[in-house]
Amino acid sequence: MRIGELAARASVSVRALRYYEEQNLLTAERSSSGQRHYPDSAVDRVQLIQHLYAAGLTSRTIVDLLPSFETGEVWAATLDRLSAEQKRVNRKIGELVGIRDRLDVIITKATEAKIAGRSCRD
Amino acid sequence: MRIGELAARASVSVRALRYYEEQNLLTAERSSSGQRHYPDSAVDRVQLIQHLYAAGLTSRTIVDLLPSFETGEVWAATLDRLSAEQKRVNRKIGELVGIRDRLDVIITKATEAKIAGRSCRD
DNA sequence: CTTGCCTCTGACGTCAACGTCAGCTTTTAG
DNA sequence: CTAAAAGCTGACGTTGACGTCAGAGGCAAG
Repeated sequence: MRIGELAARASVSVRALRYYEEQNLLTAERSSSGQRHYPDSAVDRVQLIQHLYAAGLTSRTIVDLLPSFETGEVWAATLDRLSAEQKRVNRKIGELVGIRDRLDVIITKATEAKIAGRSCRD
Repeated sequence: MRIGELAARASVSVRALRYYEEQNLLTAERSSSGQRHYPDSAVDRVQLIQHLYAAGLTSRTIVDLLPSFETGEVWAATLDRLSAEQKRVNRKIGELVGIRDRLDVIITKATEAKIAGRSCRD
C-alpha cells in the first residue's frame, strides 16, 4: 500500500510516517518513480511506534528497542535499557494513578454535593 | 521563604517557579525590594503542579482546574473538564500498562533465555 | 488530454516548558 | 565594608514530533 492508505489505516499523518522513516523507525520499498510502498505489517508497526511514543519513549530509544519488541530477541546490552524503560513506565503509571485518584475524589464529592444541592456553583 | 529555598524544597528550578507565576499557577508576596516570598504551603502547591504536568495537563488546563484541587469546590462548568481529564488520564494509564506488559514479556523471556543460555546475544 | 488527487523533496514554522545569558540590585557571610 | 551568593527583569535559545507550504512530478478516470 502507499503512504496515504497506511496513514489512514494507522490513524497517523502522512508527515508522521515520513518522519518515522527519517528516524529509521520505518522503511519502505520504493517504486520506480520513487513512491513508498508498505506491506500490511506496517500498520501494526506504526501503531506500536505510536504506543511507544505515548509511553514517553523518544525516537532514539525506540530505534534501539524496536527490534526487541518485534523479534523478541534481546542483546545483553539492550536488556538494561529495557529494564530502565520498564521502571520509568512503572513510575509514570504510579503518578498517573495518583492524579486519577485525586480526580476521583474531587469529582465524586462534587457530584454528591450537586445531588445534595451544595457547594457546586454555576 | 524565598525562591531559591522553595526551588530546593520542591525539587524544581528557580526558572520553573518564575514560569509558573507567569502562567498564573503560583503567586508570591513581594518584599519592598521586589523579592518573592512564599508561604510553606507553596511547596505542596508546586509539587501538585508538577504532578499535573507529569499527568500531561497543560498550563492552561492546570490554571483552570487547580482551584478545584485545592478547595474541593467545583463550578458546574469545571466538572466536565475534570471528567474529561479523568478519562484522558485513564486512557493513558491503559496505554502505559499495555507497554509495561509487553516489556514484562520481553524481559522475562530474555532473562529465562539467559539462564538457559539461549537467544541472548552479546 | 486534462482534471484532480496523491506523492515527492526540501525547508521553515509551531508549541510548551523551561534553559541560559546579560546586566543590574539585594542580601548575607566574614 | 566588601565580596560572594542570591534575586530581579527582559529576552533569546532549546528540544521533539511533527504541521505546513512551495514547487514539481506521478496516476487513474472520463
